Amino acid sequence: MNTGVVPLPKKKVHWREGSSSGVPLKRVDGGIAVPDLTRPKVGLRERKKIKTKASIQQNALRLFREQGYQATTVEQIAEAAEISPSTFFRYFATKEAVVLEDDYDPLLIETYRNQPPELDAVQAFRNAVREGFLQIPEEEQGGIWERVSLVMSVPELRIAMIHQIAGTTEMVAGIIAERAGREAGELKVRNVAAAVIGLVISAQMYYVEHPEMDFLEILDESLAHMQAGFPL
Amino acid sequence: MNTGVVPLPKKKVHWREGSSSGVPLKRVDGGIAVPDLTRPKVGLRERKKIKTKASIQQNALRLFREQGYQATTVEQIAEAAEISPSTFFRYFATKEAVVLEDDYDPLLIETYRNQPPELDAVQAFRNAVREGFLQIPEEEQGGIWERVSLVMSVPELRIAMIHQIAGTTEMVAGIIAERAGREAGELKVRNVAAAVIGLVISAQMYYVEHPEMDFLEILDESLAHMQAGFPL
DNA sequence: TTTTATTTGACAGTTACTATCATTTTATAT
DNA sequence: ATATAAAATGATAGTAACTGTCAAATAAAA
Repeated sequence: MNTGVVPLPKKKVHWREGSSSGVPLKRVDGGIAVPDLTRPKVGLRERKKIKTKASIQQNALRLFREQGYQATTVEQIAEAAEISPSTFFRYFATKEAVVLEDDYDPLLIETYRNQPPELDAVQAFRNAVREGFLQIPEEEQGGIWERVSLVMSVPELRIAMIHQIAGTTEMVAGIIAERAGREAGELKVRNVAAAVIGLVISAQMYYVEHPEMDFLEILDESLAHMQAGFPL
Repeated sequence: MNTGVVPLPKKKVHWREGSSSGVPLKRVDGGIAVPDLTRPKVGLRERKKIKTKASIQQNALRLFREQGYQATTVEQIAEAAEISPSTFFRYFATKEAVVLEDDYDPLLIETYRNQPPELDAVQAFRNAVREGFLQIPEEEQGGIWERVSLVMSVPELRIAMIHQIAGTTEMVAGIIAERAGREAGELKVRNVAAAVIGLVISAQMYYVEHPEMDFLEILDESLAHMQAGFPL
């Protein structure tokens, strides 16, 4: 789970206006890009972009696995994916983003919103995580764990990953606030979100050390622990 | 609060054997450096190093304030501090470390350990933070808040800062485990530590948005909220 | 003073990124 | 099918954060 937010680059980014999800956008007078639902066809262009992106990611992950993260240069990735280094940075703002970028937040938001309103924030989160995860196709699930392990074991990536958490925490605070009828900026709302996110990270680290266990169970147990008031 | 651990550099570090605290070390047969208590005098060398380090940090923070973090290059810092860029990297492994490095963990550990054993983990933490902070000289306190604000408002630094939290979480897990007579590796122990650290970060962010408030109060309120079971 | 260890600066890499522009490739309109 | 517009790409040249090495300067020890 993360924000889908691209990690901030060393200097600065001005992300080109465009669609990252493959849905074609259309410019309207105000200059704001909105989804163009009148022409939902996925052209050759989009398909190629998706394939290119996937190719970059796959080759990068393979190289990371084979030679390590640091030892792998962007140039090597570009070469393996048969693109130019420039193109690499057009698809991923940073080298880290290759590992970190995913897009499960909308899914989580949806499953969270679908929880019955009588549940408390943490219980709703427990359910939402489980349901959301089950909706992810199995072959994708494997990739997630590989990435989680990679992220948690490479300090550099852990740094960047945890950054995304700033964004994810905001998102979680948002949905929690929505449910409780509070403001996302309130300290208490943020506290719950921060604790939940803390547990997610904690569970990930624990999972890396105990790969034979089931991540979902670890996380669920942690959240239950929180609900019980963190008894020791 | 952080680990005092230097953020991991882009490539790799082999930290030179030596003392970062200014206490002279002595080589013994095994090659292991141990504190040399027989000659506790602080030589000219150590004093000069401390002064150089302080000068780098002060000049860097000033430049960051004046022109922003990104816009300030290591070369500029080196020039302002009248050293060579090489020397900069001898004192700070990364540019980020100039902002992030501090050494309050031992203090926190001590005040935590001094808490009466009948207190639960969170209550002990609340007390320890307050007591520890009061022991920091006032002029130093100001610098801490300046750095906290800087860190939380520069995304890049926030990333790196949060990294340190990995280390800090381990430390907190350690002292919590010690108090509860558990193992630091246990999931439940880690959960408590993760939640507490989450609240610390949350409080820092909240503080940056509400600088007129008292950080200690924010954090204390958050921890109390946790003790109460995070009611919304 | 002589010797030894440590600190330092100069210099030459490497690599992650940025910015720009010409070229190619795809989409659209006729 | 063809002309034209728009988007994707690659080549190139830069910047800045580091790393590694070596020789000169400086402080400590004998």
